[in-house]
Amino acid sequence: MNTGPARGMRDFLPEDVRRRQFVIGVIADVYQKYGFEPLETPSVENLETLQGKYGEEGDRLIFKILKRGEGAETGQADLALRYDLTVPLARVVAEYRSKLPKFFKRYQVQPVWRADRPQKGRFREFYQCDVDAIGSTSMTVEAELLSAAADVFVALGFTDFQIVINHRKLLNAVLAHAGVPAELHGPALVIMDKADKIGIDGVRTELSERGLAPNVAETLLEQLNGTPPADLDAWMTAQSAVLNDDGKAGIAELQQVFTLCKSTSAGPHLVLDRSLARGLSYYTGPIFEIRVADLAGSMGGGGRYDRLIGMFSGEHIPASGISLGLERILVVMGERKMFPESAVSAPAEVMVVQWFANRTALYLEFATELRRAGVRVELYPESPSDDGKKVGERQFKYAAARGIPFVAVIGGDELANGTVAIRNMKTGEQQSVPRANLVEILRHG
RNA sequence: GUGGAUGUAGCUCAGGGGUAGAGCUCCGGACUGUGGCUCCGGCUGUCGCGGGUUCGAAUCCCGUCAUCCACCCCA
Repeated sequence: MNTGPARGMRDFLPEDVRRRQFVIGVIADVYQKYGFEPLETPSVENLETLQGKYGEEGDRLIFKILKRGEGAETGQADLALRYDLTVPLARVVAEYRSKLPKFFKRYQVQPVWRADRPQKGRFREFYQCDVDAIGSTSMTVEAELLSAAADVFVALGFTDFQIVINHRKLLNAVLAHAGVPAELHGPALVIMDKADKIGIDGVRTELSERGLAPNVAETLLEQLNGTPPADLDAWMTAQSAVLNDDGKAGIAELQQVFTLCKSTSAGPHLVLDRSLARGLSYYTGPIFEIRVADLAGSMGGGGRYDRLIGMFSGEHIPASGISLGLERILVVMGERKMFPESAVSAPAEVMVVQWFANRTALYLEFATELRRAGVRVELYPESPSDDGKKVGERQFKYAAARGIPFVAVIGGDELANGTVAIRNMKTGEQQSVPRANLVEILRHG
């Protein structure tokens, strides 16, 4: 029997869970500081809720659930595991609109599932940490979302991350201006997006394979590639003059985001990337991605989706959001050894040794006394008579292996004069103290 | 869906036709109020699974499964 978890799924042992909870805690704290409220939705959605929202590739990766009963025979599916947290949010907004505030700001940290092939930092079950703001077309929303994301990474100890931004309307305008036929917009963007991986020549080759005329391809390359201009604002204004109305609108919004972000923690990290496209089909405005040099994929991404909620309710409600990839943050933090001591804390502050056989009640009472005083206490679960082994050695060894910093012993001497022997497992120092003073000494040394 | 690498002890890995090894872990002892250091002794394997070649396969061949990595796409 294979005892490993299913492909792309993982078990989280106590040390893993502590790290995950540490990062999730930081994220939730930051989001709450911005007034975002928590939301949870079911793991399973009706299949029709998810289908047709993510684009062709996304639809293919949805984990479907077979119909119960007779349906199982036919292989038909009517339910599916959620693919992201954005579409379920759109469904919730469409359903509960009248109960939700005019501007609904929510954060959500839950697992999502994708029938993808696992890879570094990529799993079939993984947590996303989403923040979204519903109900406003103002770029204030984007500035706050990016600022909150930047606060998260700073709080976790990152200094070298980039927040890359682009705009769907600008992209469409640039494609139109270069002479790319509408039906090739999608493929052309995908190819442009790979520039950092396959190089300029690779992009040139792939564009011509797709049937783009060489001069169109060259125009595109000039437009979308190369380092951002030194005077970004002047460049954007100049571009705006050349492009269609969509392009003008996109550039105006990007300029606003850059201006607004100057007064937030996102400012120093914000970079324009003219080739950033993003795969999900529901984006309509600014799009963003958070990157760090040592990871091929992104640590987070998002964008504005003003027409997604309308797919459920018929009424278009503007919305924008960003999703952080918990697993990828953990992968990078693990490689860089960025977890503070507090994130990998020991299971208990003190372990109580069972010195005498058949005196478990005494030790349990002692442990209870400490716990009532707020100390995290582990009681060694076996008394010496249980296995006939040497009393001290294995208990101390166990405490050391578990990384418990203090061991408390009540042996013959201690029992006689009402004291406790307390040993610091790190330094090896040991002292006998009155039992009543133990908590005080643990707290203040 | 495509390509590559790797599957041998609980863990990390060596061995590439003649019946299985090291280090660490674990257990016991040196050391019967106390871990870490040192020394001595000991346990552990369908060599991923199925088939083929061979007198003989962990080793060579075919298939298969799993894991990791890359592509696609994405968090």
